Amino acid sequence: MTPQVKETKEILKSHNLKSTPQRVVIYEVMKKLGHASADTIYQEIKSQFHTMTVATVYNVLDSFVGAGLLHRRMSSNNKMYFDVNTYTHCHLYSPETNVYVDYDDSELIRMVGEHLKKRKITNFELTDIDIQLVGNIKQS
Amino acid sequence: MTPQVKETKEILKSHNLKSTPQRVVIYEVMKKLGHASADTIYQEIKSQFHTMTVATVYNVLDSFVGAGLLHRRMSSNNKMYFDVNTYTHCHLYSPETNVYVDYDDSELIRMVGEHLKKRKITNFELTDIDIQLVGNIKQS
DNA sequence: CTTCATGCAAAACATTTGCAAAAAG
DNA sequence: CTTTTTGCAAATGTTTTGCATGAAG
Repeated sequence: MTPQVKETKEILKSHNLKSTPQRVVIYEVMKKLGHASADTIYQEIKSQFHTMTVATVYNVLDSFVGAGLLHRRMSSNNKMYFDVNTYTHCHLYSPETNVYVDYDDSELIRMVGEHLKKRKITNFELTDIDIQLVGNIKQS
Repeated sequence: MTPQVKETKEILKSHNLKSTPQRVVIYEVMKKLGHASADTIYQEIKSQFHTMTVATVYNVLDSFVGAGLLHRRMSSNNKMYFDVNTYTHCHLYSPETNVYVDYDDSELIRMVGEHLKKRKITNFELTDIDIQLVGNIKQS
């Protein structure tokens, strides 16, 4: 067992999730990819793990989201995307390629949060701020 | 022809869209609802317009999005939503009920825009800012 | 007239469900 | 041993496609 796998098993345990080979592999892939759709994960895994089906991928991802291990996002190509980073952060999003890139900007988050606190929106209880910067991501 | 319909026809023409009864009705419904899914529009219309099918609703909505008359959004129940307000604005979104409410806050948009201008994100060409405030929308 | 939009049925696609078998703790 | 997860196949729901007919300009 590699140290990464050991770490993943501990993360699962600390989120009250039973450790199964499927869960371990899927979490490893998510760590590698950062953002991915269920099908991307399935394609990535199925060659080494030929008993797995998409249904299991969805099952596992759902359990992760429920436990707060992943966040779920929706993209304009009509697919769910999952995100390993669960702290509040922004995204660069390219509608052309359906690529998400994390954009960390704690000052922006803080600034928006403070602004909203002052605004006191009526009949609304804020739980999360989701800022998406839409545009063209150029490869470097 | 009511004045609203006349106005809708002019809007269509000014966006280089041929005026058809279907397009007129769908745009009227969108103006009334603000945000809606294709199926909501279909349900709203089919009783008065029994030749129309969902395919046509999608067709019409696509042509509107292409012409910049509507914006397309994705919600966490895995459905497209269409939005009549095409200027940059924020949304309150309730994941429980899948309800969107427009939240106009020009100061917030301006503030975020200026912050991002200063940041100069590398390898990224910004075209739109999408701010979604997730939480609980209470009925007033 | 010529081009573009509509209606229809069927296909495609992502996601979910139900249930029996297997694995985890 | 008990509970939860997996694998499978089939179902569901939304969006898209292809093509013939009809309407718009």
